[in-house]
Amino acid sequence: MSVSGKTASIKDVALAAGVSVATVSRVLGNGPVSEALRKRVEDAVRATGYRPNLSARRLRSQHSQTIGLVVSDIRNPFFTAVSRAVEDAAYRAGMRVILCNSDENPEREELYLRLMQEERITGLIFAPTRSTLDRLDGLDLDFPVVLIDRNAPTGRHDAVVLDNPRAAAMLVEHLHAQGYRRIAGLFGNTSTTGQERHDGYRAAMAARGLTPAARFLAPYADAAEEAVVDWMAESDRPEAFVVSNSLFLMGVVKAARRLGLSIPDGLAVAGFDNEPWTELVGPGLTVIEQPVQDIGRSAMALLFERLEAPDRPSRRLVLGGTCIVRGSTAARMAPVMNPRLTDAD
Amino acid sequence: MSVSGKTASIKDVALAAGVSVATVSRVLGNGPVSEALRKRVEDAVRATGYRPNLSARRLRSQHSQTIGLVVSDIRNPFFTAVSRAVEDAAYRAGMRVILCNSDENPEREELYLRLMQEERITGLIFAPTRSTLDRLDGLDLDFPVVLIDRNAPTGRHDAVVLDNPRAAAMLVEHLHAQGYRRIAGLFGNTSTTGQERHDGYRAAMAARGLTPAARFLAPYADAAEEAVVDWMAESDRPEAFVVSNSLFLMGVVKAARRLGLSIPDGLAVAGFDNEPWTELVGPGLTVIEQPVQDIGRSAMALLFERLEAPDRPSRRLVLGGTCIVRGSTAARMAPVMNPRLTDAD
DNA sequence: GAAGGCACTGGAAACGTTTTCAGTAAGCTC
DNA sequence: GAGCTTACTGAAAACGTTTCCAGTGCCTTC
Repeated sequence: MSVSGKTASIKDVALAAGVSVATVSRVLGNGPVSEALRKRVEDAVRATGYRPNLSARRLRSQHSQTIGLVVSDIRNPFFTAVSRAVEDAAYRAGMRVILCNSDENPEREELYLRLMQEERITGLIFAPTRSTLDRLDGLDLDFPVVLIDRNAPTGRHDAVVLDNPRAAAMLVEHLHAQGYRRIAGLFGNTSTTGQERHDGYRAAMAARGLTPAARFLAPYADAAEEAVVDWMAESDRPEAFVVSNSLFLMGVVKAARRLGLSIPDGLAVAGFDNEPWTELVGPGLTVIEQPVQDIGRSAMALLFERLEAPDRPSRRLVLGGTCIVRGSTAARMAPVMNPRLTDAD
Repeated sequence: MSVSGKTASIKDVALAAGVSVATVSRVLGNGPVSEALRKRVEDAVRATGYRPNLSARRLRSQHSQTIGLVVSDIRNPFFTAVSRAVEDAAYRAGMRVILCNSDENPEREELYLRLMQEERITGLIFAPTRSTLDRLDGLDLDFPVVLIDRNAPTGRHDAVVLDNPRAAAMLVEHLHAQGYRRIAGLFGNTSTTGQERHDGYRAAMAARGLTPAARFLAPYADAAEEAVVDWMAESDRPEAFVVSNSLFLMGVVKAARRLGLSIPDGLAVAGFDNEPWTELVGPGLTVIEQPVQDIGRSAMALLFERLEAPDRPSRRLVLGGTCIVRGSTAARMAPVMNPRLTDAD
C-alpha cells in the first residue's frame, strides 16, 4: 500500500484526490460531500494507504474516546472477567480501554489516576483500595468515576457492586441449614468488599444465635492456608469456613489437604466467585456466583448515562449473587457421630 | 486544585509563571532552564493543577509511547499472566499498553491491527491465529511485531515461544515411564501451538513404538469433555490423555467425573499450564509449566531491542517448560490387574 | 574595548486533525 | 431576472504540545 516510508496524512490524501483537506475530513466523518468527490477521496484513501492519526483526532476534537479501568490485579479472575466485559462494551461503542493494575497499592492508584488525567479519559471504572476510596471525594478529577466491586456508603460516585452482606449471609444460612454451627470467616483486609462480607456474615451468625469468629487477612492464598492451619489447632476449632474470595478458597483447600482433613467432613467451606475450577476441586466448592458479565456491562452503562447527564444524583447498582451449592457444604454428619463437637469448652 | 472548570494547559501555566510556553515545556522535559524560572514554573504547575495532554504530546513528538497487545482472550490464564508481565514492563518503561481480544477471529484481528496503526503504536505483541499468521508477512505494518505463543517457521518477525514439541514430548515420556501405553492426544485447532504440541506428541509416541491417536478440537472445555466421553466408549479406549491447554484439562476432568472414572486409575491425564487450581483437582494434575512471566518480559525486551536495531535479522526465543508431576499420572497399575487391557481388539 | 562564547529565553512553526466561516454555483420562487 | 435557498467546497483557525531559530545578556579572552 504505502509506497513511501512515511505514513500518509490527510494532506497527502487531499493532494492525491485533488481536493482540500476539509473535504477529505468530511468524507471520513460522513459529512456532506458530493458523490463524485466522495468517490475520488475514497480511492485516494485506498491508494495512499491512509490511516487516521488518533492522537491528532483526539487533540482536535477534545474527545479521547478512551475509558480507564483500574483494578487491583487483572490476574484475579473476577477482574479478568469484568475487564473483558468492559472492553467488549467499550470497543462496541468505538472507545478504547486503558487498563492499570494497582496491586492494592494506594501510591500506584494515585500514579494511575494522574495518568488517566493526562490521557484525558472520558470516564473511569475503578476498584479502589479503602484508603483511596476515602480520599476519592476530595480529589476533583475531571471525568466521571464508576466504582466497581468496592464502594463507600457516602457514595458521591456511581457504583455497581454485589450485594455483599446478603451474599455472605446466604452462605451462612446455607451452612446453618446443613447443620453446621461453628462457622468461621476469613475476609480480605484491603477492600471494602471484605468488610461488607464480614458484616453480612456477622449479622447472619448473630441472627441464628451463633458466635461469629472472623479473621482479616492479606489477599493471598498462602495467608488463608496458614490461618486455617493455625486455627484448626486452636481450641475453638471451626467446623466450616466462609471465605471472601477465591484465593482464600484455594488456601482453605490446601490447608485441609495439609491437615489430612476431608471436605466437607473434616472441614466444610464456602466462598466467593464461581470460577470454572471450583466445580472440579474435591466434592465441588460451594460458592456465590457474581454476575461478572453484568457488572462490567452495567458499569459501562452507568458511565454512559453519567456522561449524558452529568448532574443527575449518583446511583448505586446493587446486584444479587447466586449461591451455587456443591459438595463442600454437604449436610453435616449427625453431632453424636462426631466426638469433636463436645471436646472444646 | 483547578479552580476554573476547564483543565489548565501549558499556556495557562506560562501565564501564571510569567514565562513563555517554551520555558514551561523545557521545565517539564528537563531542558536547560535557570533555577529561578524552574522554581516559578513548578509553583505555577502546582497552582494551576496542570496535567500535560498526552494526545498533544504524542502528536507533536511523534512518539505514541504505546505498545499494542493482541491476544485471543484475556480470560485464558496464560494470556492473563503474560499480559500482566507485559504491562508491568511497559509502565516501567513509561509506556502504555492497549489490549485487544481477538477471540481467535481473523476478522477481529484485522480490525485491531488497523486500530493499532491508527494509534501509531511503537510496537505490537501479538498471538495471532494461524490464518493471520500466514498473511502477516505481506501486511506491511509500520511497527515491529513480536509474536508470542504462536509462530511461523518462516519467521520474518521476532517471536518468543515455548518449546512446544519438547514439552509435549516430555509429557509422553513421563506417561510412558509411568507405564502408560495407549496415550491419546487432544490439541487446539486454531493455533500453531496446538500443531506444534501435536508434532512433539506424535514424534515421542513414534520413538517409543506407540501409535499416536490425536484429535483436534475447538478451544473449549466442553469440546474436550465431549471428545473424551465419546472416545472412552470406542474400542481403542485410551489409558491416558495428553492435552494441549488448561481448558482441555478441565474438560478431561469433567469427563472422567461424568464417566465415573477415577484419576489416574481409570484415566490418567497430563496437560499444559500450571494454574493454581491444577494442584487442587483430584490427585493434582501433571502439567507443563510455562515461564509466563519470562515470556511477557522477553517479548518486551525483544521489542525494545528491535526498536533500537530495526534491521537486525529476526530472532526466535524458545523457552523451555517445566514438567510438574502430580498424581494424575501416578504409575499405572500392573496390566494383569486391569482386565480392560485385553477387552478391546 | 571589541569579539566571541555560553547559558538561557521567547516567538513561532510545526504535528494531523476537525470545524468555522465565507464563498460559489445551481435551482426555485415570484 | 432579482432574490432566496440549498448543497457543497476550501481557506484558515484552532487543539496543546515540542522544537527550531533567533535573540539577549553576561562573561571571557585577547
